[in-house]
Amino acid sequence: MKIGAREALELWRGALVETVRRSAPDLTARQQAVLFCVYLVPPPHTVRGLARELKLRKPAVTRALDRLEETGLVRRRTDPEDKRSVLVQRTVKGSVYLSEFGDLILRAARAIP
Amino acid sequence: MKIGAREALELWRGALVETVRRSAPDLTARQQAVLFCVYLVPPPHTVRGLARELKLRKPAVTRALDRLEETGLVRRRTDPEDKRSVLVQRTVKGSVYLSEFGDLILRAARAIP
DNA sequence: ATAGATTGATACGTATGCGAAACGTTCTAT
DNA sequence: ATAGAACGTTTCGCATACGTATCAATCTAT
Repeated sequence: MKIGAREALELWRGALVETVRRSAPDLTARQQAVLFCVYLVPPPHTVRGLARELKLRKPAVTRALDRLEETGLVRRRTDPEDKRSVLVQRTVKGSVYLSEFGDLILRAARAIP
Repeated sequence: MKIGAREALELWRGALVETVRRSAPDLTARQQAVLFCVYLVPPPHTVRGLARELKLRKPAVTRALDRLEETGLVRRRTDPEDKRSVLVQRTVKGSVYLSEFGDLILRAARAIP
């Protein structure tokens, strides 16, 4: 990817402004980060795994998942192999959300000369 | 800028994860959007102007500015021409913040194959 | 069988953000 | 001089997120 610092910031701004304008489901940076990891990093995803990846405490991840599950963007399933563990899985709604977010970034990118 | 949907999302994830890891001053999407507008859109910036640009109410902008000013990322000055208006200005700290954020995005971009 | 470790969730007190309505100050028009 | 508009802020009640400490359930090792 060839891209300069100024372009990078413009890209970020464009996408950011658009999400704010739409007053999209207002996700925290944390919540968004968890969401993106679940969808863009190969599974399986557990609470402790996400916590390690994002350098967060487990309660923080649990709460982020509470919010994301409540919105239908991810799903929790107890791991049948180890009933202590929880597997965080993708949903159709979450896939749509991410896909639309991708388009949004692309539009922001195209708006850059 | 040539960039695909998958790359766009990977880019976003990379930068997002990095900010969460650093537990950077935890700014709302709104606060970030205001910050980016102040620095990447030509001045002058007023509360009403930012509100219009982001489709927000004025109190929402005021609160975002409260937080940003408190963190030293922007500065407020009464417009001498019209003492009702407030001019939102850049600061050194804010410039540094944005510059570092730009680098962060660039690193995320380079991490994409 | 049982003591310990591990996993994720919860409880608690605190901090921060939100939308709607009302506010004081300053400018404008008559 | 005065009524009204425009600007940004503040107040109110409410919702949500935070970090720390603690919890119940489950697995592991002896």
